[in-house]
Amino acid sequence: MGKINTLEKPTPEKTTRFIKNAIKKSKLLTIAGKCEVDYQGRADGYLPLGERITILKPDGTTLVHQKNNSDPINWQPPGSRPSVKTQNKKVELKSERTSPNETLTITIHETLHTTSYNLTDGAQLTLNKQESQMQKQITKNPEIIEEGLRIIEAERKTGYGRIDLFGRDSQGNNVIIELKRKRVGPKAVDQLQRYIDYYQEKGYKNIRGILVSPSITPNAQKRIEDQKLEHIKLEPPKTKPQRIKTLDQFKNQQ
Amino acid sequence: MGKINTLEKPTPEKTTRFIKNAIKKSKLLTIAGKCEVDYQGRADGYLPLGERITILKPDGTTLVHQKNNSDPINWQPPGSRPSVKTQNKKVELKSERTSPNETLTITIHETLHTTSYNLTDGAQLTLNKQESQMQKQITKNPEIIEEGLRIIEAERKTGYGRIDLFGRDSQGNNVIIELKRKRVGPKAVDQLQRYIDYYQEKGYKNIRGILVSPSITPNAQKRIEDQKLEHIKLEPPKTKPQRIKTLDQFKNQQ
DNA sequence: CGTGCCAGGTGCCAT
DNA sequence: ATGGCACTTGGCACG
Repeated sequence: MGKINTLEKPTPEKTTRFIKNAIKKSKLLTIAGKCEVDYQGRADGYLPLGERITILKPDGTTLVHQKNNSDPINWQPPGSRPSVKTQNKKVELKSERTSPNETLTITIHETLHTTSYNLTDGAQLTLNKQESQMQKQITKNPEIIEEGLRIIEAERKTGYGRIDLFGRDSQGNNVIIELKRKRVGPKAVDQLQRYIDYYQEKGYKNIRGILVSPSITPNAQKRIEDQKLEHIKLEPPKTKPQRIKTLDQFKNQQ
Repeated sequence: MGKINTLEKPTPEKTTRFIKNAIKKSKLLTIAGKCEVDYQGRADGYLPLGERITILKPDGTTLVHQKNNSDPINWQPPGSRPSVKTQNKKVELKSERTSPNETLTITIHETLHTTSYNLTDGAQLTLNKQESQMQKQITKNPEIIEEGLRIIEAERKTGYGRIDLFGRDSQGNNVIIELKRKRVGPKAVDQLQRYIDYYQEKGYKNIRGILVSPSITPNAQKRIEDQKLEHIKLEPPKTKPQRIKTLDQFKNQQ
């Protein structure tokens, strides 16, 4: 890991130089300071003066975090281009991108603390209990859903999106299956119905729609019944954690 | 602002003490270090060793950020309870919550840099181009949608969610309006249809459904026509930015 | 790039 | 707590 540099209560000029250098060297940067934030783009926003932590990542991601909440109060996504200058004794940190065109302007009135980091990390997250795992599980053991069911295709395309699983039951009916990893409401029913509509428009007959999820709200259950669809309760599976070594770790071992 | 404290390459014991103190004093904390992350809860996840920045907020929010991407690779939401201890010469930082029950465990093998902050910030973001602003705009000037339209109610309840705007046209038809701040696909059409279904189940006649958005995908347009609904193009309004002074700023002036 | 969907979505609000 | 939904959703996969 490269050296970590920190400035405490630097002047605006020093802050600007520090940020410029961090951007050039592709470092991850945190800036604690009193700032106001202006955003113009997909929406327009203004955040008055306050003390926050700004994070600038090497990929252009910019995050402004307040002392509470998971989500940043203002941000700019990866791919944004940062720039910084001193103006009226304030540090003006801009992060811009095109398509869509948007600009985040952080005006730092007072820098309290700023640090630049050089992080090495090639690891990837492995996750369980995902919808994709339900898909694999059912493809392998269709009898979980129903005896005699055959899965023909996963992710089958329609004009309105992809069907999670498409199959045929023991009676020869077409079966459209929509999977959800957690409790569902009416909009999951509509998603299923949309795929059925697509095939009915195409002239298909004998189509069954099955919504699969751990649970369902009462309103969604009513709508399932009204539209002659079916719901089956199923929890997402928990597979063994794969603690695969990543490229970075492999390199570290050389 | 309270004092900002920083430790560089502290021992596990020093790190643990530092974190404990920051939690007790309700400070915002950042920890740069080589760590692995385990998550058990709504899903199960494991992130192998790598260098990351962990942020611990006074409200219990915990964020693990890699050097790229907007989203944290692992996290815990506000309301989680953090705890920390030294074990096998490693720092084990846990963040737990109930309902749902979930635990995030960050095992720090090496602390590179850690800082605690005491931030003062009562400011709130004002945002333009929101759906709620389209709602107000149309309520005030219904002729934007159609001459002779009267808006009767906003957020009218149905069994399947709330209707953005409910009104009546010059012919006496009931009009259900669904607003979207950006380009819509088929699922917005279904959302509108769902509200119409609700009133049709109730026996209402003469119901029109109007989807209002800046633009629409071809598939959604087709579905609008198939279901005899209507689409009207409208951009979300940009109102004047309100740079209202917040309580914190008011206090600062005393 | 646009189209569509999953996500440990988060956050907000109403019952 | 549950329900339903907007969001600068972000992220991914595919045409």
